[in-house]
Amino acid sequence: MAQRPLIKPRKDASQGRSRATVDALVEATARILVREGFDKASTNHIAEMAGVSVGSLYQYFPGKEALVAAVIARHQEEIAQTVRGELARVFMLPVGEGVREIVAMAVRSHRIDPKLHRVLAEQIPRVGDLEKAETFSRENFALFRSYLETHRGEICVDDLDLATFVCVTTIEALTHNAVLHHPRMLSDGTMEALIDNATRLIAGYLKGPRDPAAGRHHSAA
Amino acid sequence: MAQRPLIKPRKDASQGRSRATVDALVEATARILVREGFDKASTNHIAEMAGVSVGSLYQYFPGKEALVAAVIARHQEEIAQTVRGELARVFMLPVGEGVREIVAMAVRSHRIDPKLHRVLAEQIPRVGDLEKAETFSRENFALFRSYLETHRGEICVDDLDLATFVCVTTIEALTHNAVLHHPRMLSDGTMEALIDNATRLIAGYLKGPRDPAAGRHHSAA
DNA sequence: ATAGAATATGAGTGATAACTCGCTTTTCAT
DNA sequence: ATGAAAAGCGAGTTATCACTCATATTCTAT
Repeated sequence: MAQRPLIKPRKDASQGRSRATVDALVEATARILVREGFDKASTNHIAEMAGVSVGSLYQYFPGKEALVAAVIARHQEEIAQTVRGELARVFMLPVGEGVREIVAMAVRSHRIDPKLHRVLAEQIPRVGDLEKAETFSRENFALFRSYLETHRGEICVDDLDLATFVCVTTIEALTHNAVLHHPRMLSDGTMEALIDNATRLIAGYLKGPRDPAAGRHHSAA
Repeated sequence: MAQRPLIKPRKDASQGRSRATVDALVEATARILVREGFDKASTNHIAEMAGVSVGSLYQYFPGKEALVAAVIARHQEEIAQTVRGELARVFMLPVGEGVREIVAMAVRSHRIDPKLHRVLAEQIPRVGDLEKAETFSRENFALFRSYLETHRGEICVDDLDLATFVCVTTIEALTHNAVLHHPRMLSDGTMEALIDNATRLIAGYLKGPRDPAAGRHHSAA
């Protein structure tokens, strides 16, 4: 027996039933965030919506933040899965087409659950545990960087890290804002136009200056 | 005379003394946001830090949200002032140099009060009144659009609105992320490199495709 | 000087929400 | 079957916070 802590370790548990409880809590949190907003997401309310008692909630989550973190993790994992499926294929494509596929992938990612994505982006204060939950994870950064490494011959940039930062930041911002703040873009072929433009933006940048001495600045050598 | 409401209209007031009270409250809110974070910014705490009673706070602000909104407005006005000063000059510049100046301006804007900017971006839930407080206001959108209109001859895009969206979103995201999440970029000449890259990104996009049968030539340097 | 309007005060009120703990019910190995 | 561990329960505790109001102080016009 050793020492059994009277208070439960407030952590994992997998006896079938408990697994369901945890899922119900995370799902309830997501539903409340989407339908009622962050400030209505009290632990009592979450437990009620999950059909579970507050006590049970605290068996598995140390607090509200942990619930929200779980929702974020679940959403990011959902996105990561669709990305992973296409990775190998896209990696083989040359910059021109590859960038287009990556942009299209980003758009698709943002369409998985736009309402939730929006709440997570706009209403959740990045405080405490959530501070680390970055807008677009380091994983995408690393992934894109290795894509650029693979195609180094085709591109024309000296600082790979900087180029990665520029591309990832830009693609994320464009797709995020388009999907979440300009819903009219979603319909029509406007979305296609956006993808075209974003692709030209990024691919043109990666392929380097079109005209020698175009936008250069005086620098030392 | 007529009907004087017993309860103050909970609004403006300018008798010198009250003006100072309002300023102290807004200033206190900003200080607390920066130094202690959003969740420490209770009305009681704000009033205390301003050296004012809670009652006075509620004479001028209907609630906490209004205080935060005032801080946002003050910060945006501060940025707008530096921008307005350079507007006329930048408008005259051709796309290549103009874009560079605009990017540099965006960087400068973000350096005005990075700590506050960061808190406003990351910790303030966009709920209620704050919903309208957009990341980067419509004003910048309109301003940039008219810059593009002025230089329509130099650029090569069919949809001006879309191009404006792409440029404004990209510039904002790049400068925002660089200044707030990659502080190492601030030092060195890394910042210069970022500005170079962002300029090439945007200007290249605006000037249109380079390789296929479109042979435009423009030189400036 | 003085009245009344403007401004300031801060203890108090009510609501809400995070979190606990003694207890019951379910599961499962034996 | 049975006992102990796991899971679940939810009223109750504690704390914080937004906001009010009866009262006090300061200003301004006459």
